[in-house]
Amino acid sequence: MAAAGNALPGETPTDPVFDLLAIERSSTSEQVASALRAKITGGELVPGTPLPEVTLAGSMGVSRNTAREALRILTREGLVSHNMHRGATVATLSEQDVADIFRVRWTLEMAGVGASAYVDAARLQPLRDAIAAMASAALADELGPMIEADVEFHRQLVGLLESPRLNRFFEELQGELWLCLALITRLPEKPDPLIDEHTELYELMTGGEQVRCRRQLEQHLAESEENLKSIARNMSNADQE
Amino acid sequence: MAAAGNALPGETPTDPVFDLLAIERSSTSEQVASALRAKITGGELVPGTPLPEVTLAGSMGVSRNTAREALRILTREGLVSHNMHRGATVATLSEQDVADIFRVRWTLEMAGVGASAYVDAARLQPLRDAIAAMASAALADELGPMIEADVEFHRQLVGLLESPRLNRFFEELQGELWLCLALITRLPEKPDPLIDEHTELYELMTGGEQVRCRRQLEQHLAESEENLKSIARNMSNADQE
DNA sequence: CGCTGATGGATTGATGAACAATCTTGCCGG
DNA sequence: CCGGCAAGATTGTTCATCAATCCATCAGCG
Repeated sequence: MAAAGNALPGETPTDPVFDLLAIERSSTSEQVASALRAKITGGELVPGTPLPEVTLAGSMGVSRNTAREALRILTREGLVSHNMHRGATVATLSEQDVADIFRVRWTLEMAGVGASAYVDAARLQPLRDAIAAMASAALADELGPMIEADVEFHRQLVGLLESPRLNRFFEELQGELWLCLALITRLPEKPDPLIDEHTELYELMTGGEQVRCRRQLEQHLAESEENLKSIARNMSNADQE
Repeated sequence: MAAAGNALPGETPTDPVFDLLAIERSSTSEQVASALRAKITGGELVPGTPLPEVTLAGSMGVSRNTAREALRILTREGLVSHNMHRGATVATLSEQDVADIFRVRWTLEMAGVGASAYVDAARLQPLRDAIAAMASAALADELGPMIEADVEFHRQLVGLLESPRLNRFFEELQGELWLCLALITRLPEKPDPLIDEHTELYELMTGGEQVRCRRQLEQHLAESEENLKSIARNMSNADQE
């Protein structure tokens, strides 16, 4: 709890250098959870896939209890849905879920735009970097990096609020959205408009054009929401069949 | 996953009435977690108290594994801090934690004020009810209900955004704040200003005075933040000693 | 005196096996 | 077509056990 770096009299001096050594070791269940998370957000495990404990434990080479814990972790993150005595499955996003997530994103990212007026200009650089990454990914026709750069832009936008809890919250939201994003198989025919939209967002932000920036963001989010909603529709269709 | 109420051909018709029967049964570990949560937010277990697994398991009459799971649940909620191989303790809020939580609250509640302009007027009634509860609690000189009513007001304010995920998020934040709130031992000498502040917030909101309402909320949150920060200071002092 | 390194006790991390409770499925009779 | 019933499978929970790690203590040594 005590922040490192402040050498109170009587304490052993803790240099900021040593903070790098403050490794966050991960338990086995967390490692299993990470592996599973990667397979889910990577699209290897599609929404609706059942995740029996024994199977999972066997394939990952851990005990059933450890596998259980991993499932609980992902359940709390929203990537896995868990039903009492019925087991766990890769979560399915309903259209309402997508709508809710985007309502939250709207709230957080609008606040991020508001914060952009008060932060140091250098703080906006990561946003520019994300756009650059997006552009180069589009040129190389790489789907994964393209989406990742898009996500990174919005992550950095929320990051302007400088709140660890908001960052974690947004990260979990984004994790849920990967359930849809993982189902995208190819780039849109014309990725340029997407890049332009982000570029305009960035320029309106640096230009202090709060109102127009908000309007632009609102529209951008609405488009994105419709996109993912159509994916969510397919998801639930395939799920009930 | 499928929303109740839509009777697709071939499905058993599910009337909204039956949704009440869709009970969310709770596992043993969740019950243990609830019991522990109550003791923590109730102040029975002060921040910093160690929570050994065997002791917990014994006192609750469950196995160690179940107790472990309960601790993990509370850890994810932020009420318990967990260190690898070092065990779990009732979480301690640093001043930075309080600052972060209030930054999030600022973001969410400001958005709530914004939403108040678009929701149905009846949607604001719960806010009024919370103020009334606050007033009657102050009259009866009851500490617990007073704080609870205060919390309820802000919960309802965020509730205006109509987002399940934001509601849950706010609930967890509030859970963390209870770590401080539970340490309050008596009402302030003059609870009237607190009630007046909320009343003014409410009236500015119903009056459509967005700007003044925001200013009022900002000030109100700032006061509250300072209050809790001073408690957090005591917490960390008692913790390091 | 202050620091390094080793020892032992205590607690957690993880495993494997077991049993009860519950869900699902398929079958039967009405 | 519907409801009841038994079998099989999966989960919920407990127990016992071992390895890994942390903590406090203490001896050794410059």
